[in-house]
Amino acid sequence: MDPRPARRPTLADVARIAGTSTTVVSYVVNGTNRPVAPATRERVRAAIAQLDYRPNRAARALRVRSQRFIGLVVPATADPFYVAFADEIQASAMRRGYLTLTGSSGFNPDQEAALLEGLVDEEAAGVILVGLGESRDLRAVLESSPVPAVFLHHRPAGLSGPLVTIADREWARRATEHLLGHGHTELALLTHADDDGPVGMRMRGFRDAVEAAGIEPSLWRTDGYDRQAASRAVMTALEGGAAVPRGLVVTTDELAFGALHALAALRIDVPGDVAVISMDGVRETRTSVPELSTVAEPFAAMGEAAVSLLLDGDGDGDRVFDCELVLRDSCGCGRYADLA
Amino acid sequence: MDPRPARRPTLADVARIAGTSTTVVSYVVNGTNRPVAPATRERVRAAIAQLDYRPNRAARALRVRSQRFIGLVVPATADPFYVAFADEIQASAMRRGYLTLTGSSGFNPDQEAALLEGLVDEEAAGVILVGLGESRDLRAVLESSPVPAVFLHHRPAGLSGPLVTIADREWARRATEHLLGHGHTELALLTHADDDGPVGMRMRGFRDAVEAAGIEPSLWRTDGYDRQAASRAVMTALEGGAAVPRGLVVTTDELAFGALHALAALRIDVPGDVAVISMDGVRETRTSVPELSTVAEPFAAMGEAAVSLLLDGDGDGDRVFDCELVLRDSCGCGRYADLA
DNA sequence: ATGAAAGCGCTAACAA
DNA sequence: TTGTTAGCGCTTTCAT
Repeated sequence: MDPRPARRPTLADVARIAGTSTTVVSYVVNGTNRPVAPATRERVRAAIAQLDYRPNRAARALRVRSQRFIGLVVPATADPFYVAFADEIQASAMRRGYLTLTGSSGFNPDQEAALLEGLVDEEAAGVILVGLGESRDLRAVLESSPVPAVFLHHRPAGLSGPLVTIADREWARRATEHLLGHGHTELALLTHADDDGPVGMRMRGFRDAVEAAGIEPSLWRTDGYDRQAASRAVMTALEGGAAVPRGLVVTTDELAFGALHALAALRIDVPGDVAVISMDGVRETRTSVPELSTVAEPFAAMGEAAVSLLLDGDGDGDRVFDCELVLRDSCGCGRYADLA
Repeated sequence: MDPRPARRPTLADVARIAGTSTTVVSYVVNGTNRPVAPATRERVRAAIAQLDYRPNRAARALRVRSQRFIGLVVPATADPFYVAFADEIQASAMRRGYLTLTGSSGFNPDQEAALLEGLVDEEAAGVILVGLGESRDLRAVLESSPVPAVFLHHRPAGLSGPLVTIADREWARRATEHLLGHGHTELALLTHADDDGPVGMRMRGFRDAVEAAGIEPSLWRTDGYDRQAASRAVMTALEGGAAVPRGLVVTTDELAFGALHALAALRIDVPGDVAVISMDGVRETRTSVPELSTVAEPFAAMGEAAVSLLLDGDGDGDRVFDCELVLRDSCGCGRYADLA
């Protein structure tokens, strides 16, 4: 009924057919810079093709103590921001012959540590940690393991490893300055955290700009990281009597989508009544209603850099990437503005 | 500088400390239903704790020919529909002590086959295939490997393995009937494929409903699976002179988001001018502008079922799940309708 | 340029 | 109930 193959061919099988030893076959398979006579190499190649030989990764891992996949831990795969990184990382890893084991911690430190531990147990060739919070456990796991780690977007205090990121504070300032440039002086900031992470830095960049302009902004805090929390926060603020600001800066695209939802539900026009700008630059900003002005991070370049740092071992310094200020309808600079 | 641990403790280390053999330790670690004296078990436990022993998965895999992770192949992680499944699958697998290796094929058959091959090479305990298209390669890989497969959402012709899905045709009919119930007779369908997969079935369900109502609908086709393609399709149709329908049925939420974008850009009011309804029930439908009426699939139950089929080995029959018709603003049934 | 052989850490058949 | 031991398939040292 079930035509299971008798047994997958092994290195020894190939060696026998090619009339040589497993050593030589191993050299050929791994392209090691060990000397192999061209004729021998050819026979081995033929044998491999004939048997449809594929190496057993577990056996290899048992020897070299490392698998052909990397681990990726993100806080949430429901947030397109992390997905954007995950996609690029997967593609970059695959180009190098590595698969990617992705885990979502759901912003839960225990889950995060459990995931990382699993990755270490599986002997991942390396792990990329995106936007993790602080955690004692994490540090313990990382330090007691030989698995190299690279941080993307954020490196929690106390952990070591190269970081790939952007200048959050500076770009938040620039985004805010753009709104100020529209002439808006009643500004609000919608954000979640006020920490030492990227979001906290964006808050500071916002403050840099409003302070320089001598403006006293409103501050709206969400009780969660996702768009639904952001929608609730805006609803609560506005229904609670807060004045509708002329400009709204949001620290992440995800939260901005929630804001757009709440404003639409309350029949507040964007950008007519409020101009909105945020940060991240996820693909969805191109098709949201209205299209969202944002600071776009170079996801592809950053993902590639993280993988390269991990697998190619080229350098271990931090890398800070440039962003692009993308102006669309939500702040009144978009292509559909004139249709209004 | 880098305090690498000398060497991870092995089974033999534990056995030595506990004053017993590796066999017994193996029994204890794996909780096999082999007999072990309580006292011995205790000593082994203590030794494990003392050494902070964690089994080497590669060595185990080399013996038992299967790793403690499952593979998941989806067409796109940029589409929240697949992410919804991926999240649930990851959670279900983790509950059973398995990690999840996720790969995105980008709707590319070659990439798809390569991913699957990698998963098989890594000796995944099983693979879950979501919404894959047809592919000779896939079949070859699947049949020549002992790795069990479960299909979610769609099982391409010619492949075998249990399928977890919904009654696409029936639910598409119901969604269409809801719009007909609004009294709309000028209907359009926005869709991508016309195949034997879920989307094709949804088209048939739509036809079932309009034919029963004696209506001649418009058909709008996208040239891609994502919201941007859908937005382009709607723009093209409408700018090309097509009449604005009173009701628009969309075969997936992802495409519906693109439709909402295009309609907003063209200043066509939803639901005032067109009522929109779609299928899938991704989280984003709750915060889109406007909130989207949709047929919600039970992602959690379906993901759990797929993992259970794979790892618990309970039955191998197909499972068809029930959906829920969720009515919101986009068809005029939502909570904000009265604010208009 | 090639090969023999020693393990990597674990499981399980078999013996005691 | 416990222990001995033979591999799983591969890499790599050391000889040749």
